[in-house]
Amino acid sequence: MADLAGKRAMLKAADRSDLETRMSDEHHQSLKLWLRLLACANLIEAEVRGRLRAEFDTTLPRFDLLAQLERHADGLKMSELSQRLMVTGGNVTGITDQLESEGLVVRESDPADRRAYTVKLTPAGRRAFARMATAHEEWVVELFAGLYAGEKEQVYRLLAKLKLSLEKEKKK
Amino acid sequence: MADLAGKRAMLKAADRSDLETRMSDEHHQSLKLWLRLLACANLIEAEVRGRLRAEFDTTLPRFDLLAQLERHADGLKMSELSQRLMVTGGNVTGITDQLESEGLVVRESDPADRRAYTVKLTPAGRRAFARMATAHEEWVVELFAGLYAGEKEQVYRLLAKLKLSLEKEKKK
DNA sequence: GGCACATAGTTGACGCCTAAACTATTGATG
DNA sequence: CATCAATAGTTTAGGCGTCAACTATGTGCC
Repeated sequence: MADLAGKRAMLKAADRSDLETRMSDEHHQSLKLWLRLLACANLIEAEVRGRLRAEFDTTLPRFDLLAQLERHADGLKMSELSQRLMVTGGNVTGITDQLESEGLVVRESDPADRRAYTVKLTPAGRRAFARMATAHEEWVVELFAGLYAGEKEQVYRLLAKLKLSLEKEKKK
Repeated sequence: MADLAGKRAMLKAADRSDLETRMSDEHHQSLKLWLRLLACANLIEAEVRGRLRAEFDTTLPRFDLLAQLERHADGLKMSELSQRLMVTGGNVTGITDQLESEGLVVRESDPADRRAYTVKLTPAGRRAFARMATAHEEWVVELFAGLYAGEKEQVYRLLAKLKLSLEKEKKK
């Protein structure tokens, strides 16, 4: 993988060994897979965004933040939200500000660490999320209805492997 | 799928038939798959963005636009770019403005339709893209190296099916 | 010709997201 | 205990992306 320019030169020399043919195909294959993965993710995301907007006048990031809090009833630190949502801290600050001003979440200051807050759902936040979550779940099921359960399982398993290797790669 | 509230009520009645259990599992399965798909796409995208920025001081949308033009040597209309990149026209306008001011692309007015432009790579744009494309391809191969070729093929095939069904769903 | 409607592209307002700089607090180490 | 690095969170500047409103041009129909 390191010496692609060299490999290209050799290909031009019209002396394609099996190894090189395989490399080139694999390049093409990975690229195609990447584009398709991205396309699928974008199509689904666009659909979910649109419906959240149309039916609940809210956005995906807001929904995701509420979902995290619903899953952790004792609240989450800003930094934990940042990790779980895979976005930067500054971003969490902004979204939390909005949700707080809408009365859906509260920042509770942590007695043990005066730098930190614990963000929690308010009762209104819990109600609002419950309504949305039901609809959201149906949408997702509907969007994946084109695959059989076995196929979904297969993709899920393979993406698990991919995700692990990506996270390992990142650590390096 | 349409009567989830009703199904929930039945579940509460502690009378879970096989059908309902399967439904609930499938809900869970689709949601999990969606979250994982999104996570993988985001991890890869973040990695590619970071490297494009670090090594070429550019961004993914700019790169994607150049890639489309490279693939269509006779140029593309703004509207075609918008479709192929799966973003809105307004967005394409902004990115094209930047690339044009950097001298990497040009807008040529279409003699047959005075509303339309054809966007083309300049020689400088072609050179800049060529350098980046080689590196980009290597990165993607590297990022997908955690899967065997057969596994990549499998995911690719299943995502093709998913993509088709998503596009059909959207048309409705 | 003239009117209505569609299409190509741009603009403006706004939200998401990042990186980098900043403040405040904590904790570890001499 | 004093200092210095690490951590929690916020702010700022800027790019990406959307939608909706807008301009200008093309098209079809009478």
